[in-house]
Amino acid sequence: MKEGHSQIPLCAECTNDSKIFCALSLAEKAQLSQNKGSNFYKKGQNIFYQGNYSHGLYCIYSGKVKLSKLGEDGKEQVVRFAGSGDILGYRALLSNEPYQATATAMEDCYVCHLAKENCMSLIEKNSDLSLNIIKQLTKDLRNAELHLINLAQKTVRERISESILHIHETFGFEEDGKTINVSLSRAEIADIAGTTTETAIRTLSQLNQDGIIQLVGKSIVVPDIQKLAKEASAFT
Amino acid sequence: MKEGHSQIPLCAECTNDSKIFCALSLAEKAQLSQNKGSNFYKKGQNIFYQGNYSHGLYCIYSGKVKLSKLGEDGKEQVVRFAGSGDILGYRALLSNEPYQATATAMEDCYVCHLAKENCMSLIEKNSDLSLNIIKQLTKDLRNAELHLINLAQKTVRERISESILHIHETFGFEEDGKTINVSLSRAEIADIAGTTTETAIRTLSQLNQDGIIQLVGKSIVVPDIQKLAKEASAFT
DNA sequence: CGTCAGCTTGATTACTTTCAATTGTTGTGG
DNA sequence: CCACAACAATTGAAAGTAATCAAGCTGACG
Repeated sequence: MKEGHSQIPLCAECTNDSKIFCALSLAEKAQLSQNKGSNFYKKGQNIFYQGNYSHGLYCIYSGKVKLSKLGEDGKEQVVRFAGSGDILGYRALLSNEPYQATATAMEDCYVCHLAKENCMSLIEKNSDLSLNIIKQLTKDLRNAELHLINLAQKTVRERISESILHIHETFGFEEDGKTINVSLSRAEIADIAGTTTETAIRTLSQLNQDGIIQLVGKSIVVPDIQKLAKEASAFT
Repeated sequence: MKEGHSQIPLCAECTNDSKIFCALSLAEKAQLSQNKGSNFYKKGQNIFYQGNYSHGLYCIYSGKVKLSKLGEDGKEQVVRFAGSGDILGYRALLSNEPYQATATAMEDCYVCHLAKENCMSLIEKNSDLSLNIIKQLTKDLRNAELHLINLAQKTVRERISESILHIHETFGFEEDGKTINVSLSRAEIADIAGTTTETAIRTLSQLNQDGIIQLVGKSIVVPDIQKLAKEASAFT
Protein backbone atom coordinates (compact mmCIF):
# COMPACT_ATOMS: atom_id res chain seq x y z
CA MET A 1 0.00 0.00 0.00
CA LYS A 2 1.18 3.48 -0.86
CA GLU A 3 1.96 5.88 1.94
CA GLY A 4 -0.33 8.87 2.29
CA HIS A 5 0.19 12.00 4.35
CA SER A 6 -0.38 11.14 7.96
CA GLN A 7 -2.93 13.90 8.54
CA ILE A 8 -5.31 12.51 5.93
CA PRO A 9 -7.75 9.87 7.20
CA LEU A 10 -9.08 6.81 5.42
CA CYS A 11 -12.17 7.30 3.23
CA ALA A 12 -14.38 5.75 5.89
CA GLU A 13 -13.37 8.44 8.38
CA CYS A 14 -13.16 11.33 5.95
CA THR A 15 -14.87 14.43 7.32
CA ASN A 16 -15.77 15.62 3.85
CA ASP A 17 -17.82 12.51 3.06
CA SER A 18 -17.80 13.44 -0.60
CA LYS A 19 -20.97 14.38 -2.45
CA ILE A 20 -20.49 11.30 -4.58
CA PHE A 21 -19.07 8.68 -2.24
CA CYS A 22 -21.65 9.30 0.45
CA ALA A 23 -23.60 6.52 -1.30
CA LEU A 24 -21.04 3.96 -0.14
CA SER A 25 -21.25 1.70 2.86
CA LEU A 26 -18.39 1.62 5.39
CA ALA A 27 -17.11 -1.61 3.87
CA GLU A 28 -17.19 -0.12 0.41
CA LYS A 29 -15.36 2.97 1.64
CA ALA A 30 -12.71 0.70 3.09
CA GLN A 31 -12.33 -0.90 -0.32
CA LEU A 32 -11.98 2.56 -1.84
CA SER A 33 -9.19 3.38 0.59
CA GLN A 34 -7.07 0.50 -0.63
CA ASN A 35 -4.13 1.79 -2.62
CA LYS A 36 -5.24 5.32 -1.86
CA GLY A 37 -2.50 7.91 -2.23
CA SER A 38 -2.54 11.39 -0.74
CA ASN A 39 -0.53 14.29 -2.03
CA PHE A 40 0.17 17.88 -1.15
CA TYR A 41 0.00 20.45 -3.95
CA LYS A 42 1.35 23.92 -3.47
CA LYS A 43 -0.61 26.88 -4.85
CA GLY A 44 -0.07 27.05 -8.60
CA GLN A 45 0.96 23.40 -9.01
CA ASN A 46 -0.86 21.22 -11.50
CA ILE A 47 -2.64 18.07 -10.33
CA PHE A 48 -3.11 16.66 -13.81
CA TYR A 49 -2.72 17.87 -17.35
CA GLN A 50 -5.12 18.10 -20.30
CA GLY A 51 -4.21 15.33 -22.74
CA ASN A 52 -2.73 12.89 -20.23
CA TYR A 53 -4.37 9.58 -19.38
CA SER A 54 -6.08 8.75 -16.13
CA HIS A 55 -5.02 6.04 -13.68
CA GLY A 56 -7.71 6.76 -11.13
CA LEU A 57 -9.84 9.37 -9.51
CA TYR A 58 -8.82 12.47 -7.56
CA CYS A 59 -10.76 13.54 -4.49
CA ILE A 60 -10.02 16.93 -2.96
CA TYR A 61 -9.45 16.70 0.79
CA SER A 62 -8.76 20.40 1.32
CA GLY A 63 -8.08 23.43 -0.83
CA LYS A 64 -9.44 24.91 -4.01
CA VAL A 65 -8.80 23.82 -7.57
CA LYS A 66 -9.51 25.28 -10.98
CA LEU A 67 -10.03 23.29 -14.17
CA SER A 68 -8.96 25.00 -17.33
CA LYS A 69 -8.46 24.29 -21.00
CA LEU A 70 -6.07 25.76 -23.50
CA GLY A 71 -7.49 27.39 -26.63
CA GLU A 72 -5.89 27.09 -30.08
CA ASP A 73 -3.68 30.10 -29.53
CA GLY A 74 -2.64 29.00 -26.06
CA LYS A 75 -4.99 31.27 -24.14
CA GLU A 76 -6.31 29.69 -21.00
CA GLN A 77 -10.01 29.37 -20.26
CA VAL A 78 -11.24 28.33 -16.83
CA VAL A 79 -14.15 25.92 -17.25
CA ARG A 80 -14.92 24.87 -13.71
CA PHE A 81 -13.92 25.06 -10.04
CA ALA A 82 -13.74 22.39 -7.39
CA GLY A 83 -13.29 22.33 -3.60
CA SER A 84 -13.23 20.00 -0.60
CA GLY A 85 -15.11 16.76 -1.21
CA ASP A 86 -15.26 17.24 -4.96
CA ILE A 87 -14.15 14.56 -7.37
CA LEU A 88 -11.80 15.28 -10.28
CA GLY A 89 -11.12 13.25 -13.37
CA TYR A 90 -14.18 11.03 -13.30
CA ARG A 91 -14.90 11.69 -16.93
CA ALA A 92 -11.47 10.57 -18.05
CA LEU A 93 -11.84 7.50 -15.86
CA LEU A 94 -15.27 6.48 -17.09
CA SER A 95 -14.79 6.99 -20.78
CA ASN A 96 -11.13 6.03 -20.99
CA GLU A 97 -10.25 9.27 -22.70
CA PRO A 98 -7.42 11.64 -21.86
CA TYR A 99 -8.11 14.45 -19.41
CA GLN A 100 -10.10 17.21 -21.08
CA ALA A 101 -8.71 19.89 -18.83
CA THR A 102 -5.78 20.79 -16.61
CA ALA A 103 -6.36 20.88 -12.85
CA THR A 104 -4.40 23.52 -10.93
CA ALA A 105 -4.27 24.22 -7.20
CA MET A 106 -5.61 27.73 -6.55
CA GLU A 107 -4.29 27.48 -3.01
CA ASP A 108 -2.38 24.83 -1.05
CA CYS A 109 -4.26 21.55 -1.38
CA TYR A 110 -4.35 18.01 -0.11
CA VAL A 111 -5.70 15.67 -2.77
CA CYS A 112 -6.30 11.92 -2.58
CA HIS A 113 -5.81 9.57 -5.48
CA LEU A 114 -8.07 6.53 -5.70
CA ALA A 115 -7.18 3.48 -7.76
CA LYS A 116 -9.04 2.99 -11.02
CA GLU A 117 -9.98 -0.65 -10.39
CA ASN A 118 -11.52 0.08 -7.00
CA CYS A 119 -13.62 2.90 -8.41
CA MET A 120 -14.85 0.97 -11.42
CA SER A 121 -15.86 -2.10 -9.48
CA LEU A 122 -17.78 0.03 -6.98
CA ILE A 123 -19.60 1.85 -9.78
CA GLU A 124 -20.67 -1.43 -11.31
CA LYS A 125 -21.89 -2.81 -8.00
CA ASN A 126 -23.54 0.22 -6.42
CA SER A 127 -26.30 1.84 -8.45
CA ASP A 128 -26.69 4.72 -5.99
CA LEU A 129 -23.11 5.63 -6.77
CA SER A 130 -23.93 5.72 -10.49
CA LEU A 131 -26.90 7.96 -9.79
CA ASN A 132 -24.73 10.32 -7.77
CA ILE A 133 -22.27 10.52 -10.62
CA ILE A 134 -25.11 11.17 -13.05
CA LYS A 135 -26.38 13.96 -10.82
CA GLN A 136 -22.93 15.50 -10.59
CA LEU A 137 -22.52 15.35 -14.36
CA THR A 138 -25.96 16.87 -14.79
CA LYS A 139 -25.00 19.74 -12.54
CA ASP A 140 -21.68 20.27 -14.31
CA LEU A 141 -23.42 20.25 -17.66
CA ARG A 142 -25.98 22.81 -16.55
CA ASN A 143 -23.24 25.07 -15.24
CA ALA A 144 -21.26 24.70 -18.45
CA GLU A 145 -24.29 25.66 -20.50
CA LEU A 146 -25.00 28.68 -18.33
CA HIS A 147 -21.38 29.71 -18.55
CA LEU A 148 -21.55 29.25 -22.32
CA ILE A 149 -24.57 31.47 -22.76
CA ASN A 150 -23.05 34.09 -20.49
CA LEU A 151 -19.86 34.22 -22.50
CA ALA A 152 -21.78 34.31 -25.75
CA GLN A 153 -24.26 37.03 -24.99
CA LYS A 154 -22.92 39.30 -22.28
CA THR A 155 -20.60 42.29 -22.22
CA VAL A 156 -17.28 42.11 -20.41
CA ARG A 157 -18.68 44.09 -17.49
CA GLU A 158 -21.50 41.59 -17.07
CA ARG A 159 -19.14 38.65 -17.48
CA ILE A 160 -16.73 39.95 -14.86
CA SER A 161 -19.62 40.51 -12.44
CA GLU A 162 -20.96 37.05 -13.23
CA SER A 163 -17.53 35.56 -12.64
CA ILE A 164 -17.19 37.12 -9.20
CA LEU A 165 -20.67 35.90 -8.40
CA HIS A 166 -19.77 32.41 -9.54
CA ILE A 167 -16.61 32.38 -7.45
CA HIS A 168 -18.68 33.43 -4.48
CA GLU A 169 -21.20 30.65 -5.06
CA THR A 170 -18.41 28.11 -5.26
CA PHE A 171 -16.14 29.24 -2.47
CA GLY A 172 -18.17 31.69 -0.36
CA PHE A 173 -16.98 34.63 1.71
CA GLU A 174 -14.43 34.93 4.47
CA GLU A 175 -15.61 35.24 8.09
CA ASP A 176 -16.47 38.93 7.58
CA GLY A 177 -19.28 37.84 5.25
CA LYS A 178 -18.27 40.03 2.34
CA THR A 179 -14.71 39.28 1.21
CA ILE A 180 -14.26 36.74 -1.56
CA ASN A 181 -12.56 33.68 -0.12
CA VAL A 182 -9.91 33.08 -2.81
CA SER A 183 -6.96 35.04 -4.00
CA LEU A 184 -7.01 35.39 -7.76
CA SER A 185 -4.61 37.18 -10.06
CA ARG A 186 -6.03 39.63 -12.57
CA ALA A 187 -4.97 37.26 -15.31
CA GLU A 188 -6.95 34.42 -13.70
CA ILE A 189 -10.06 36.57 -13.47
CA ALA A 190 -9.62 37.38 -17.15
CA ASP A 191 -9.37 33.67 -17.94
CA ILE A 192 -12.63 33.00 -16.14
CA ALA A 193 -14.53 35.83 -17.80
CA GLY A 194 -13.01 35.14 -21.19
CA THR A 195 -11.28 38.44 -21.74
CA THR A 196 -7.78 39.94 -21.58
CA THR A 197 -5.91 40.90 -18.44
CA GLU A 198 -5.99 44.59 -19.34
CA THR A 199 -9.71 44.67 -19.94
CA ALA A 200 -10.33 42.72 -16.73
CA ILE A 201 -8.32 45.30 -14.79
CA ARG A 202 -10.17 48.22 -16.35
CA THR A 203 -13.54 46.62 -15.72
CA LEU A 204 -12.73 45.74 -12.10
CA SER A 205 -11.63 49.29 -11.36
CA GLN A 206 -14.81 50.62 -12.98
CA LEU A 207 -16.93 48.34 -10.80
CA ASN A 208 -14.86 49.62 -7.89
CA GLN A 209 -15.51 53.26 -8.81
CA ASP A 210 -19.21 52.57 -9.28
CA GLY A 211 -19.38 51.14 -5.75
CA ILE A 212 -20.35 47.64 -6.84
CA ILE A 213 -17.23 46.05 -5.41
CA GLN A 214 -14.23 47.21 -3.36
CA LEU A 215 -10.71 46.32 -4.31
CA VAL A 216 -8.66 46.00 -1.13
CA GLY A 217 -5.17 44.95 -2.07
CA LYS A 218 -5.55 41.71 -3.98
CA SER A 219 -8.87 40.78 -2.43
CA ILE A 220 -12.33 41.63 -3.65
CA VAL A 221 -14.99 42.83 -1.22
CA VAL A 222 -18.67 42.61 -2.15
CA PRO A 223 -20.72 44.81 0.21
CA ASP A 224 -24.03 44.09 -1.54
CA ILE A 225 -24.32 40.87 -3.44
CA GLN A 226 -27.72 41.83 -4.89
CA LYS A 227 -26.17 44.85 -6.51
CA LEU A 228 -23.51 42.69 -8.10
CA ALA A 229 -26.11 40.20 -9.30
CA LYS A 230 -28.03 43.03 -10.94
CA GLU A 231 -24.82 44.12 -12.64
CA ALA A 232 -24.36 40.62 -14.02
CA SER A 233 -28.01 40.44 -15.12
CA ALA A 234 -27.72 36.97 -13.74
CA PHE A 235 -30.29 34.38 -14.59
CA THR A 236 -30.35 30.85 -13.29
CA MET B 1 -52.21 2.25 -23.67
CA LYS B 2 -51.81 5.47 -25.62
CA GLU B 3 -52.09 5.36 -29.37
CA GLY B 4 -48.92 6.04 -31.32
CA HIS B 5 -48.48 6.75 -34.99
CA SER B 6 -48.87 3.51 -36.88
CA GLN B 7 -45.57 3.82 -38.76
CA ILE B 8 -43.54 3.87 -35.56
CA PRO B 9 -42.55 0.42 -34.24
CA LEU B 10 -42.22 -0.73 -30.65
CA CYS B 11 -38.89 -0.11 -28.95
CA ALA B 12 -37.90 -3.75 -29.40
CA GLU B 13 -38.19 -3.43 -33.18
CA CYS B 14 -36.87 0.12 -33.47
CA THR B 15 -34.35 0.40 -36.29
CA ASN B 16 -32.52 3.20 -34.50
CA ASP B 17 -31.72 1.03 -31.47
CA SER B 18 -30.80 4.14 -29.52
CA LYS B 19 -27.26 4.80 -28.34
CA ILE B 20 -28.51 4.55 -24.79
CA PHE B 21 -31.18 1.87 -24.86
CA CYS B 22 -29.04 -0.60 -26.79
CA ALA B 23 -28.05 -1.85 -23.33
CA LEU B 24 -31.54 -3.24 -22.80
CA SER B 25 -32.70 -6.81 -23.34
CA LEU B 26 -35.74 -7.48 -25.52
CA ALA B 27 -37.91 -7.96 -22.45
CA GLU B 28 -36.70 -4.66 -21.02
CA LYS B 29 -37.39 -2.92 -24.31
CA ALA B 30 -40.91 -4.30 -24.23
CA GLN B 31 -41.31 -2.80 -20.77
CA LEU B 32 -40.06 0.52 -22.12
CA SER B 33 -42.68 0.41 -24.89
CA GLN B 34 -45.52 0.28 -22.39
CA ASN B 35 -47.38 3.60 -22.36
CA LYS B 36 -45.13 4.82 -25.13
CA GLY B 37 -46.58 7.72 -27.09
CA SER B 38 -45.41 8.82 -30.53
CA ASN B 39 -45.91 12.27 -31.95
CA PHE B 40 -45.29 14.14 -35.16
CA TYR B 41 -43.69 17.58 -34.91
CA LYS B 42 -43.67 19.92 -37.87
CA LYS B 43 -40.51 21.92 -38.59
CA GLY B 44 -40.32 24.82 -36.16
CA GLN B 45 -42.59 23.27 -33.53
CA ASN B 46 -41.39 22.93 -29.97
CA ILE B 47 -41.18 19.51 -28.33
CA PHE B 48 -40.73 20.87 -24.83
CA TYR B 49 -40.04 24.20 -23.20
CA GLN B 50 -37.30 25.44 -20.89
CA GLY B 51 -38.81 25.77 -17.41
CA ASN B 52 -41.50 23.11 -17.77
CA TYR B 53 -41.43 19.86 -15.82
CA SER B 54 -40.73 16.44 -17.26
CA HIS B 55 -43.13 13.51 -17.31
CA GLY B 56 -40.83 11.14 -19.13
CA LEU B 57 -38.16 10.81 -21.72
CA TYR B 58 -38.20 11.78 -25.39
CA CYS B 59 -36.52 9.58 -27.98
CA ILE B 60 -36.13 10.88 -31.53
CA TYR B 61 -37.33 8.37 -34.10
CA SER B 62 -36.60 10.55 -37.14
CA GLY B 63 -35.71 14.16 -37.83
CA LYS B 64 -33.37 16.73 -36.34
CA VAL B 65 -33.81 18.76 -33.19
CA LYS B 66 -32.04 21.74 -31.66
CA LEU B 67 -31.82 22.53 -27.96
CA SER B 68 -31.62 26.19 -27.10
CA LYS B 69 -31.78 28.51 -24.14
CA LEU B 70 -32.98 32.07 -23.86
CA GLY B 71 -30.59 34.70 -22.58
CA GLU B 72 -31.53 37.60 -20.31
CA ASP B 73 -32.49 39.88 -23.20
CA GLY B 74 -34.42 37.16 -24.99
CA LYS B 75 -31.69 36.27 -27.45
CA GLU B 76 -31.59 32.58 -28.26
CA GLN B 77 -28.48 30.46 -27.89
CA VAL B 78 -28.32 26.99 -29.37
CA VAL B 79 -26.57 24.69 -26.91
CA ARG B 80 -26.86 21.28 -28.55
CA PHE B 81 -28.27 19.25 -31.45
CA ALA B 82 -29.91 15.86 -31.51
CA GLY B 83 -30.95 13.40 -34.22
CA SER B 84 -32.41 9.92 -34.75
CA GLY B 85 -31.84 7.62 -31.79
CA ASP B 86 -30.92 10.45 -29.43
CA ILE B 87 -32.59 10.89 -26.08
CA LEU B 88 -33.96 14.23 -24.91
CA GLY B 89 -34.87 15.39 -21.45
CA TYR B 90 -32.95 12.80 -19.46
CA ARG B 91 -31.45 15.44 -17.23
CA ALA B 92 -34.83 16.83 -16.24
CA LEU B 93 -36.00 13.29 -15.62
CA LEU B 94 -33.08 12.19 -13.48
CA SER B 95 -32.74 15.23 -11.30
CA ASN B 96 -36.40 16.20 -11.10
CA GLU B 97 -35.66 19.69 -12.28
CA PRO B 98 -37.44 21.66 -14.96
CA TYR B 99 -36.13 21.44 -18.50
CA GLN B 100 -33.00 23.52 -18.89
CA ALA B 101 -33.58 24.18 -22.56
CA THR B 102 -36.24 24.31 -25.23
CA ALA B 103 -36.29 21.55 -27.86
CA THR B 104 -37.37 22.60 -31.35
CA ALA B 105 -37.82 20.49 -34.49
CA MET B 106 -35.33 21.67 -37.14
CA GLU B 107 -37.23 19.60 -39.69
CA ASP B 108 -40.32 17.37 -39.58
CA CYS B 109 -39.82 14.85 -36.76
CA TYR B 110 -41.31 11.76 -35.22
CA VAL B 111 -40.57 11.63 -31.51
CA CYS B 112 -41.51 8.97 -28.97
CA HIS B 113 -42.39 9.71 -25.37
CA LEU B 114 -41.45 7.13 -22.75
CA ALA B 115 -43.10 7.00 -19.36
CA LYS B 116 -41.09 8.23 -16.40
CA GLU B 117 -41.73 5.18 -14.18
CA ASN B 118 -40.58 2.72 -16.83
CA CYS B 119 -37.36 4.63 -17.43
CA MET B 120 -36.51 5.03 -13.78
CA SER B 121 -37.07 1.40 -12.86
CA LEU B 122 -34.90 0.28 -15.79
CA ILE B 123 -32.12 2.64 -14.76
CA GLU B 124 -32.15 1.26 -11.26
CA LYS B 125 -32.08 -2.32 -12.45
CA ASN B 126 -29.68 -2.17 -15.38
CA SER B 127 -26.22 -0.83 -14.60
CA ASP B 128 -25.17 -0.88 -18.28
CA LEU B 129 -27.95 1.58 -18.93
CA SER B 130 -26.56 3.88 -16.22
CA LEU B 131 -23.13 3.63 -17.77
CA ASN B 132 -24.52 4.54 -21.18
CA ILE B 133 -26.22 7.57 -19.70
CA ILE B 134 -22.99 8.54 -17.96
CA LYS B 135 -21.13 8.25 -21.25
CA GLN B 136 -23.70 10.36 -23.04
CA LEU B 137 -23.52 13.03 -20.33
CA THR B 138 -19.74 12.94 -20.51
CA LYS B 139 -19.89 13.52 -24.24
CA ASP B 140 -22.39 16.35 -23.89
CA LEU B 141 -20.28 17.97 -21.23
CA ARG B 142 -17.16 17.79 -23.34
CA ASN B 143 -18.99 19.33 -26.26
CA ALA B 144 -20.41 22.09 -24.08
CA GLU B 145 -16.94 22.93 -22.79
CA LEU B 146 -15.49 22.98 -26.27
CA HIS B 147 -18.34 25.17 -27.43
CA LEU B 148 -17.73 27.43 -24.45
CA ILE B 149 -14.07 27.93 -25.17
CA ASN B 150 -14.83 28.56 -28.83
CA LEU B 151 -17.34 31.26 -28.02
CA ALA B 152 -15.01 32.81 -25.48
CA GLN B 153 -11.84 32.96 -27.49
CA LYS B 154 -12.58 32.95 -31.19
CA THR B 155 -13.53 35.60 -33.71
CA VAL B 156 -16.90 35.52 -35.42
CA ARG B 157 -15.35 34.14 -38.60
CA GLU B 158 -13.81 31.26 -36.66
CA ARG B 159 -17.02 30.66 -34.74
CA ILE B 160 -19.13 30.54 -37.88
CA SER B 161 -16.67 28.09 -39.45
CA GLU B 162 -16.66 26.03 -36.28
CA SER B 163 -20.45 26.02 -36.23
CA ILE B 164 -20.71 24.72 -39.78
CA LEU B 165 -18.16 22.07 -38.90
CA HIS B 166 -20.14 21.10 -35.83
CA ILE B 167 -23.37 20.85 -37.80
CA HIS B 168 -21.56 18.62 -40.26
CA GLU B 169 -20.27 16.37 -37.49
CA THR B 170 -23.75 16.05 -36.05
CA PHE B 171 -25.83 15.66 -39.20
CA GLY B 172 -23.40 14.88 -42.01
CA PHE B 173 -23.64 15.69 -45.70
CA GLU B 174 -26.29 14.92 -48.28
CA GLU B 175 -25.70 12.13 -50.83
CA ASP B 176 -23.41 14.38 -52.88
CA GLY B 177 -20.90 14.28 -50.03
CA LYS B 178 -20.50 18.03 -49.67
CA THR B 179 -23.82 19.72 -48.98
CA ILE B 180 -24.79 20.28 -45.35
CA ASN B 181 -27.72 18.08 -44.52
CA VAL B 182 -29.93 20.60 -42.69
CA SER B 183 -31.65 23.76 -43.73
CA LEU B 184 -30.83 26.56 -41.32
CA SER B 185 -31.93 30.16 -41.38
CA ARG B 186 -29.28 32.87 -41.05
CA ALA B 187 -30.74 33.73 -37.68
CA GLU B 188 -30.31 30.13 -36.51
CA ILE B 189 -26.70 30.07 -37.63
CA ALA B 190 -26.18 33.29 -35.71
CA ASP B 191 -27.74 31.70 -32.62
CA ILE B 192 -25.32 28.80 -32.84
CA ALA B 193 -22.24 30.94 -33.33
CA GLY B 194 -23.33 33.46 -30.73
CA THR B 195 -23.49 36.52 -32.95
CA THR B 196 -26.11 38.65 -34.70
CA THR B 197 -27.96 37.74 -37.88
CA GLU B 198 -26.34 40.56 -39.84
CA THR B 199 -22.83 39.61 -38.83
CA ALA B 200 -23.55 35.97 -39.62
CA ILE B 201 -24.70 36.95 -43.11
CA ARG B 202 -21.65 39.09 -43.73
CA THR B 203 -19.30 36.40 -42.48
CA LEU B 204 -20.95 33.66 -44.53
CA SER B 205 -20.72 35.71 -47.70
CA GLN B 206 -17.05 36.43 -46.95
CA LEU B 207 -16.36 32.72 -46.53
CA ASN B 208 -18.21 32.25 -49.81
CA GLN B 209 -16.07 34.88 -51.58
CA ASP B 210 -12.92 33.35 -50.13
CA GLY B 211 -13.89 29.96 -51.58
CA ILE B 212 -14.17 28.22 -48.21
CA ILE B 213 -17.86 27.46 -48.64
CA GLN B 214 -20.45 27.87 -51.38
CA LEU B 215 -23.86 29.35 -50.70
CA VAL B 216 -26.36 27.73 -53.04
CA GLY B 217 -29.80 29.07 -52.24
CA LYS B 218 -30.39 28.30 -48.59
CA SER B 219 -27.97 25.40 -48.47
CA ILE B 220 -24.29 25.43 -47.63
CA VAL B 221 -21.81 23.46 -49.70
CA VAL B 222 -18.40 22.57 -48.27
CA PRO B 223 -16.07 21.47 -51.09
CA ASP B 224 -13.05 20.99 -48.83
CA ILE B 225 -13.73 20.24 -45.19
CA GLN B 226 -10.04 20.55 -44.27
CA LYS B 227 -10.01 24.11 -45.53
CA LEU B 228 -13.00 24.92 -43.36
CA ALA B 229 -11.40 23.25 -40.36
CA LYS B 230 -8.30 25.38 -40.84
CA GLU B 231 -10.52 28.44 -40.97
CA ALA B 232 -12.15 27.46 -37.70
CA SER B 233 -8.99 27.16 -35.65
CA ALA B 234 -6.27 29.23 -37.27
CA PHE B 235 -6.55 32.97 -37.66
CA THR B 236 -7.72 35.19 -40.54
C1' DC C 1 18.45 48.32 -2.97
C1' DG C 2 17.78 46.17 -7.34
C1' DT C 3 14.97 43.13 -9.82
C1' DC C 4 11.17 40.77 -11.48
C1' DA C 5 6.55 39.63 -11.94
C1' DG C 6 2.17 41.30 -11.66
C1' DC C 7 -0.58 45.43 -12.02
C1' DT C 8 -2.10 49.72 -14.20
C1' DT C 9 -2.88 53.25 -17.67
C1' DG C 10 -3.01 55.32 -22.32
C1' DA C 11 -3.47 55.40 -27.28
C1' DT C 12 -4.55 53.13 -31.24
C1' DT C 13 -6.63 49.70 -34.01
C1' DA C 14 -9.74 46.09 -35.21
C1' DC C 15 -13.90 43.95 -34.80
C1' DT C 16 -18.74 43.56 -33.96
C1' DT C 17 -23.16 45.43 -33.08
C1' DT C 18 -26.80 48.43 -33.97
C1' DC C 19 -29.96 50.90 -36.64
C1' DA C 20 -31.97 51.76 -40.93
C1' DA C 21 -33.25 50.91 -45.46
C1' DT C 22 -33.88 47.72 -49.37
C1' DT C 23 -34.50 43.54 -51.75
C1' DG C 24 -35.97 38.81 -52.10
C1' DT C 25 -39.08 34.84 -50.96
C1' DT C 26 -43.06 32.43 -49.61
C1' DG C 27 -47.64 31.57 -48.65
C1' DT C 28 -52.50 33.00 -48.85
C1' DG C 29 -56.91 34.75 -50.25
C1' DG C 30 -59.42 37.08 -53.81
C1' DC D 1 -52.83 33.77 -61.44
C1' DC D 2 -51.97 37.98 -59.22
C1' DA D 3 -51.61 41.03 -55.29
C1' DC D 4 -50.51 41.48 -50.93
C1' DA D 5 -48.68 40.62 -46.48
C1' DA D 6 -45.31 38.69 -43.69
C1' DC D 7 -41.07 37.23 -43.06
C1' DA D 8 -36.04 36.31 -44.33
C1' DA D 9 -31.94 37.97 -46.32
C1' DT D 10 -28.91 41.56 -47.57
C1' DT D 11 -26.30 45.88 -47.56
C1' DG D 12 -24.56 50.36 -45.74
C1' DA D 13 -23.15 53.69 -42.36
C1' DA D 14 -22.34 54.93 -37.69
C1' DA D 15 -21.44 53.87 -32.99
C1' DG D 16 -19.60 51.14 -29.47
C1' DT D 17 -16.77 47.69 -27.40
C1' DA D 18 -12.81 45.19 -26.50
C1' DA D 19 -8.11 43.72 -28.05
C1' DT D 20 -3.58 45.04 -28.87
C1' DC D 21 0.64 47.36 -28.26
C1' DA D 22 3.51 50.15 -25.49
C1' DA D 23 5.11 52.14 -21.44
C1' DG D 24 5.27 53.11 -16.63
C1' DC D 25 4.22 51.67 -11.84
C1' DT D 26 4.22 48.84 -7.46
C1' DG D 27 5.33 45.71 -4.07
C1' DA D 28 7.53 41.44 -2.54
C1' DC D 29 11.72 39.34 -1.88
C1' DG D 30 16.47 37.95 -2.16
